[in-house]
Amino acid sequence: MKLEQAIQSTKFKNELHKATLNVLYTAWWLKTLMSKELKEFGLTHEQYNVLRILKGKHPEKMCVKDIGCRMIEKSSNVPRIIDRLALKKLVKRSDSEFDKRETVITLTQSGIAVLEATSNKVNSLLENEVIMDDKDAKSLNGLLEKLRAGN
Amino acid sequence: MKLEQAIQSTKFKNELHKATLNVLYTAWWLKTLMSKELKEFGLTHEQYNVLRILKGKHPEKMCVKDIGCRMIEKSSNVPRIIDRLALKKLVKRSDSEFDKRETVITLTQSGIAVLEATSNKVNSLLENEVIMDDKDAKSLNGLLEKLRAGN
DNA sequence: AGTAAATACATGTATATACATATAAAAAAT
DNA sequence: ATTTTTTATATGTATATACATGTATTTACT
Repeated sequence: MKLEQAIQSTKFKNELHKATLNVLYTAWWLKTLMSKELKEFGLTHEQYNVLRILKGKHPEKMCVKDIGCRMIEKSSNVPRIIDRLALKKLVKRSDSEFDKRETVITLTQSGIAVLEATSNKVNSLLENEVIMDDKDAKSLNGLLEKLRAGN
Repeated sequence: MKLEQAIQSTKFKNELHKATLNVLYTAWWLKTLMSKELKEFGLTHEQYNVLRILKGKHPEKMCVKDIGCRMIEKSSNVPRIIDRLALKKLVKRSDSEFDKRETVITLTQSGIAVLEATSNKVNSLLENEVIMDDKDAKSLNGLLEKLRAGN
């Protein structure tokens, strides 16, 4: 769906203004799409993100801060996301030996299994619903990074 | 900042996978940027969105549903966002004459003033921080719409 | 060594999101 | 005309976001 239809507006200050709205809308669209699969596994978007980050280092343990700085949405409250994952026995908390301020986290066997099943589903959903050739995807990546270049 | 640095990951399944993460990250980046200005006016991102939508029709009144379907994030809970705007006297609720199920909403004079001041600040922030020429912005819009084409 | 500053994490509060359900009014079906 | 269905909005609950504050531990300073 074109942005104009999606937000029922045709008045944009300029192409860049439209592009910022388009990025925000597309992100919401992607999240909504993924959430449908995640819901079946009882996971939220951010819980899934944390599990994937942990998997990247598994079987190494990761501290809360390291998880946080790898998250897509940095302001997420990692300790509480971990609370819920721990409650579901998908991750395990323990104290760091090196730095007693740190809490270190690792995936459980159950966590690995749930993540595997979930990411299979999510990935195939994305493959079916989000079609774009490599060349376009590359341009898109380049333009998004140009957009953020000020930072 | 490049995506790889932002989320400290270099392993992407393919360019499209990277692009979905890039869209999500860029949206978060944009929201964070704008929130700094909005905060000074005591507005959240979604409250600002509702005010802008109301301004587009002002002085016409709009019902909750019409506001909802113009929002960037559709799942936002419009009645409660309006609650908070009404509390701050930025919008006014009244009953619809045509359909008694509807609540209709309109900007107050104060709402117009706050929106004006806020959007001036937000727009100039975006102009300073988000630099992109018209041609690139146009390509970006095209690619984002291609990404969502399945829908 | 002792104090100050910084860091890692946890907690508290307000708002937002996601989703289920409730309520009233309007539209459709019979 | 009465019942059923749909629509518009509101409310309730769990989780997440945004931000401030608290606490323990480590690092830096003197």
